[in-house]
Amino acid sequence: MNYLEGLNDRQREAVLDTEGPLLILAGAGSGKTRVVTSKIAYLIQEKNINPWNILAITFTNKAAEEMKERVAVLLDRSVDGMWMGTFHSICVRILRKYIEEIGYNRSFTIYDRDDQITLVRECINELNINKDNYKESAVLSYIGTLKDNMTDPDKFINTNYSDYFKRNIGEIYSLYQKKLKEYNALDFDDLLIKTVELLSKNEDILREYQDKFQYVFVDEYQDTNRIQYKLIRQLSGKHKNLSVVGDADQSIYGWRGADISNILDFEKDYKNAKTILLEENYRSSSNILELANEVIKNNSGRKEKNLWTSNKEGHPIKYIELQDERSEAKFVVEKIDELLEKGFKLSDFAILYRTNAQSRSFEEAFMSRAIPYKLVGGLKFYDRKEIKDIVGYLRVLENPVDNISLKRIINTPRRGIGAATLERLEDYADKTNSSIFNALVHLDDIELSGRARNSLQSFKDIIDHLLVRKDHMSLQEFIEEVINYSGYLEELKKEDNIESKTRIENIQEFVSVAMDFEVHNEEATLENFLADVALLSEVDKTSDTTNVVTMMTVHGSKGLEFPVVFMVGMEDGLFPSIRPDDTDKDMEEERRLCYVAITRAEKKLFLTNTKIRTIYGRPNYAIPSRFIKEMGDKIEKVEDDSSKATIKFTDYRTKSEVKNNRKSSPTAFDLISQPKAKVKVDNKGMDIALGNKVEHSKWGVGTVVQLKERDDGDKELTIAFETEGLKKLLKSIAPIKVIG
DNA sequence: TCACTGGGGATTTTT
DNA sequence: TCCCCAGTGA
Repeated sequence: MNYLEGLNDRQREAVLDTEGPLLILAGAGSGKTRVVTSKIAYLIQEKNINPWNILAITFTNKAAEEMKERVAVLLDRSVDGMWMGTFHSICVRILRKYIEEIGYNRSFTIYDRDDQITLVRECINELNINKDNYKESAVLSYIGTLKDNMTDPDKFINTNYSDYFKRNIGEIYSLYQKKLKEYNALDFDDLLIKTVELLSKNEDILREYQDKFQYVFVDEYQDTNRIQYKLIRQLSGKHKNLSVVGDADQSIYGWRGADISNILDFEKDYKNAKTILLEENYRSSSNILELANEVIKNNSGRKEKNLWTSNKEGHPIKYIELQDERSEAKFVVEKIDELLEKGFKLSDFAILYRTNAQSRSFEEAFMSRAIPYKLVGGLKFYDRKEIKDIVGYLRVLENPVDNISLKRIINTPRRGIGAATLERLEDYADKTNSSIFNALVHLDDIELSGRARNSLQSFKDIIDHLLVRKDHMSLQEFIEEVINYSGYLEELKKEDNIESKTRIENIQEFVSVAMDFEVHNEEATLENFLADVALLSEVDKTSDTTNVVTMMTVHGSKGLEFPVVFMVGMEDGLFPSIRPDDTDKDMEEERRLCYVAITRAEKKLFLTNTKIRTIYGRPNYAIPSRFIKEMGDKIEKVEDDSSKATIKFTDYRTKSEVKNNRKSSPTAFDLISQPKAKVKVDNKGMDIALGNKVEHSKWGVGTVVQLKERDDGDKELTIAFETEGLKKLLKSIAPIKVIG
């Protein structure tokens, strides 16, 4: 039984205890994935359970894939029939089969956040509500909360009738839901809600799935919300063989409605539930683990836990305070360089930050040094305009009543269909209680100018043509047809500039994504492809480039591990993020976030903060994170010795001057740490040598401490200035004078 | 209809 | 700082 090998007693117990509800409280790095995979393997091999009767819910699709693979390796057979995936993808699978029972069409569209925003805007406009008081994103998150609590819009309006603001929110919410239904679309929350609704309303379907899922696993249970909780209860309702795995200290999605009480109350909710604690950490050095414990113990209201390791003490944890983002990035990049020489691989490193916006300075630093990296999240491939446009076409072709997508593409590329024309169509759609697409079918019934009518007709012809083609082509061929026939590609080709070329490349990339999808999926239909595109998580979407440095938010790092971790931007206000109406609870979640970040590290951990952080292009003084203080003597502060400016030295002499080795007219420096700034140097520029004194009107006197020839022929010098504030974001730079 | 412009807001975290 | 949006004029 190779799948029990090397497990500790507790892990083994968790594997063998297959019947009834089981809560596995698994501390960070305690080998929970191993337990789950072994357990599934055990069920299949020893208990003769059909993979088809097992459901495993993970946080990302990638985690599901990996788990499937690991089980397959353990058993030396494929386990394709097993249901593994995220809550959302499981729900889509159920809904695709049965959603017609609750009045939707099975080719429904899944709306992402952007679509949701557009839809909310549409609702606000339609209700004539003052836009200034109702920001789309705020309204949307309000609606999200209501949906999480399964509050009915009408009920919400009634109970808050005297509260003008809330009443309006309710009105928007109500219209929002109405429109979703009309457009045959579901947002992320709806995928869960509608599944629960379907199962509650339809006993036969509920029974079908309850019979099927004899064993149910849920990973990251601490991050489930109320609806997910309900769904799990429904699906595991008959056999009640439910294993959930989680760690309350790693709950970081409270803002998304995750409810810690799901995990805390498990024993109450499920009679006869057993609890197994996994407290031995196999991942991190004891220094790192101690640091994590030191931080998390500041949270009140948590179950005391004793996460321990028999790993060695390991390296001390270093903490460095840098001047600004640029020096922070420079520090990290140089450290990586240094460690690479000591035998680490690029893929050993992760840079973790609190907000995506922080990635920029690191990207610049990596690019300027030609160090390969990958960015998880942030600039998302699928969020690019051109990709969304093409997806817009595909969605309309799959689900023509999806007005949001139709409006997106009807005049993209430009076809002379403007706001006025569109409004006519919408009016007609409203009047006839149908969709904009339907209005296109009945153009004759609508009053339009000749030109508008022609434009609309030719748009309609394009769509009709594509609709005919849809069923006779492979996915990839069809997408190519869409790109060509819609005139989208042509338009880009006409533009013929760098930007349009990148767009074309992205579209080509998208086509190869589709190709890939066809290769890896038996049912490579358009609807499945679109669902896949909508539901892939950020981690899933990032290509598996091996051996590069990884950059991502702390949230994104959940469940991952790296030999070397940099936690950057450890500043109050940034990490922890502090907002006006934050509560103690919010701060505790930030602390758990910090805990998650620390426990990603296996061998080495670096923490950095800056003294000056630029926010909205404005430099702001920053103070070190309170978490740094909580770490006390578990971290070792390293002095930043880079009150040096590195300067790129460009030789501006003419060829003849170079030939005759003559010195010349003003020579320029680029400050690498401030690349836009140019610094002029007097005639002696060419003679710079180590130890030279340099004078700068703002920074005072400095010494040349390093001099090197760059690959591009320029020289690079590093100057140590004696004054502190040298890198304080210079707007304009006065000449440098070289002395001696 | 569309291109241009000025102003204001944005940075939490994501399926 | 940068990006998005609404409003304006041709």
